[in-house]
This record gives sequence, C-alpha cells and structure tokens, in this order.
Amino acid sequence: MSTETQARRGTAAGPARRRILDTAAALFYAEGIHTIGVDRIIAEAGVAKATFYNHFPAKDELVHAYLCEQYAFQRGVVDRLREASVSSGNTAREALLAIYDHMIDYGNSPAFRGCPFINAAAEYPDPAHPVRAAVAAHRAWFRALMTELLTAADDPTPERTADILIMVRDSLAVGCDLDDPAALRTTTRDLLSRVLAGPRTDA
Amino acid sequence: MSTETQARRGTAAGPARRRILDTAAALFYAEGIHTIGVDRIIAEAGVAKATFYNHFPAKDELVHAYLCEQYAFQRGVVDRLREASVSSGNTAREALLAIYDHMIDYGNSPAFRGCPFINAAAEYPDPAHPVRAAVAAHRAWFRALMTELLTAADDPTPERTADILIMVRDSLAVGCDLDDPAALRTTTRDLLSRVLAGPRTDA
DNA sequence: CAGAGACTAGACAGATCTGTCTGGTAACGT
DNA sequence: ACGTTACCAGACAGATCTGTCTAGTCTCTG
Repeated sequence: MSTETQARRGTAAGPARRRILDTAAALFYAEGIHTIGVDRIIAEAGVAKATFYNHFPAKDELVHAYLCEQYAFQRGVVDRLREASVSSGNTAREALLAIYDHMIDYGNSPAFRGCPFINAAAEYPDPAHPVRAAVAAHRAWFRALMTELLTAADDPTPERTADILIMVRDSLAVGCDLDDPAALRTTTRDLLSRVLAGPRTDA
Repeated sequence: MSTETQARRGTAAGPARRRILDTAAALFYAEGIHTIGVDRIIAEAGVAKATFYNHFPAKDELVHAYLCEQYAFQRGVVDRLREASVSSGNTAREALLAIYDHMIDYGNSPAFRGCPFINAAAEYPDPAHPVRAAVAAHRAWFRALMTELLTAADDPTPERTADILIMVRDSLAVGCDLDDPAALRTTTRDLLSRVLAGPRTDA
C-alpha cells in the first residue's frame, strides 16, 4: 500500500479514528472514563459502531490509546518549552520554572479537571491493568525530565529534589481541580522557592 | 421509642446499616465507586435489597455517607494524635510532624489506595454534586487544622504554609498509590524540612 | 396476644452497557 | 470494470445496573 493512500485514508490515520480519539479524550477527561459509554462516543464522533470496534477491539484499547496520546502531547509541550528556553538563553533552572509556570497556567484554564493519569488511576485500581502501566510510564518520563534539569541546574541532590518536584506536580494537578487554582499560582511559586535550593542547613 | 431499643436495633444504628456502610466503604475504596454495583454490596453485606433501599434511598446517598464517615474517621485519628502529642509535652511543630508521619505510615500500608476524597472527586467531576461538597468540607477542615498548628508553632506565614502543607498531603496520597511508598517516607521528610521554616531569604 | 418495625428472599421492570452482526455506500487502485 | 477497503446505519444479544415491589419472618412492645 502506498504511503500516499495511507495519508489520505489509511488504516493508521483515517479521519474516523481521529474523530473517535478526539471525542473520547474530551469526554473521558471531562466526565470520567467509566461514566462515558461507547454509544456516547460513537454518537458524538459521528461514527458507526462497526467502525469504532474496527479501530478499537475493546473499550479498554481506546482508554489506553487516550492515555498514550496524552503522554505524547505532554512530551511535545515540554519539548517546545525547553527549546524556547534554550533559544532564549535561559538557564536550566529557568527552564524548569517555565515548565511549572506552564502547568499552573494550564491548571487555571476553565476546562482543567485534574491530571488525566491520576484521574485514570483512580478509576483503575488494579496495578496489573494496562492503564496503570501507562500511568507509570508517564511518571517515569517526568521523573527523568526533572532529574535531568536539576542536574543541569547544579542541584546538590538532583534525584531527591526530582522526587519532591513530582510531588509538587501531583499536588498542583489535584489542587487546581479541588481548590482555587488562582491561589495555587502564588502557593506553588512559594513552595518551589522553598524547595529548589536544597535541604536547609540552618534549621 | 426508648434509647435501649435504638441501641439494640433502632433505625439509626441497626446492624444492617452498619454492615452496608462497612462493606460499601471497603469496596468503594478498593475498587472505585462506579465499578461497584449495589447488587455486590448487598451480596457481600448479607442484606436484603429492600433493607438497603430502606436505609439509603439511592446509591448516591450511600456514597455521600461513605465520605462523611471517612471524614469523621480522619478527624478522630487526628484528635487522638494531637491528644497523645499534648500529653507527651510535644510542641505544635512536633504534633504536626506526627500527623504527617502517621499519613506516611498509612500510605505504606498494603491496602492503601490513595485518598478516598481525591479518588471520589476523580469519579464525580461535576462541581455541583454533593460528593464535591463533601470533598470540599474535608479539605476546609484540614486547611484549618494546618493553619492552627502552624500558628501555634510560630510559623511566620501560617496560612501560606498551610496551603503548602495541603499540597504535601495531596501529593503524599497520590504518590503512595502510584509510586514506591517506602521511598516517599524519606522524600516527604526532606520536603517538610525544606518547607517548615518559611520562605528562604538566602536564595 | 396483637401490632409495629426491621429484616430476608427474590422476582421484576426499565434503562444502559459492551460487543457482534448484517447490509449498504462510496472512494480508491488495478 | 472490478475488487478492496473504509465507512455508515442500525438491529440484536447478553450482561449488568438501579430501583420497585411482593411476600413472609422475627423480635420487641404494649
């Protein structure tokens, strides 16, 4: 099969599959995974049921694809932020803070409803479920990213501080959904200022 | 109706209602709320369906009761911890750290599956739903508790630091479920040491 | 003893969910 | 022109979910 055909209506990138994934992502994120039925996704995506089950043999496959796309999306955002930071001549510490500023902005957007991975994990408690593996992959990526930036920023204990920054990320996602996200802007910056220079020696 | 009768099999404290609440709490927490059907609660509690719907007119009422009990339970635990701390002559700061140590222990228990309130909120995104109100009440209590202890511990900015400690709590709950809870013991203590003496002036 | 109230057992209705299957349309490549 | 393939429309099966209802038991109270 020619690549030209694939680009137009190939199995891997057909417009139906895209529509399914986009509507599923919006619905899963906004209303939860278990509450959204396949019928609703089909109706809102304007897709036949057979087409849906042709692209995704089971609902779980769609859920997994949804998380994989979220993962890729976040990596893309971070990559662009880092490039912008590098081309501006920023330090690694400034690049790291830019990532958190972006997360705070995102948490303040009206559609924000928490971290898709944390929310999915709450709905899939079984550690052996593929959803949990997707969540773990995303977390491993973020941990490595933090460690790398902290090392470049000459943090005295990059792995340790990275673990702390993951905690900051998680609490930011939870708090922006459950508390006042505007207040968390100040709180998070304060927290980062207390965290980013290493453990205290004067306490 | 005499209180004696109530104690034995009264409407407010019948053993059937207790069994329903206990099994529902265990199942909701371990496997999620939407995934647990009323039939399963009824079967595992050994209760007739009519009895269930007599005590809880709808499943949502049971969910709400489940969260209210969790709230009461946590308040009880904290109250006992504070009393123990006071009778040991501990400072407010030590009492606060004891609460976090207890949360870390809890997060390291094998049955730990995250914070029941955060998990419930993930399953009930609608801000107008009673579940969200129960979550907000619990968070308001915890914020007030932190502020009180920090004020007693002479923290220079108790409200601000309290907001940060809520973030620490949330990330602890998420992380103990999704990451290695044993590692979070060290990480959290490190984080608290960086946080608890106020914002840095040397950075 | 008689009545009230909590409880059990389980059928039942109606909706919804996942997944399958049939049948038809339209665009493409050979 | 023909076959392939992606797609649409919708019926259907089987399970499961919430909630209602009937009928009967048991225990305590008056």
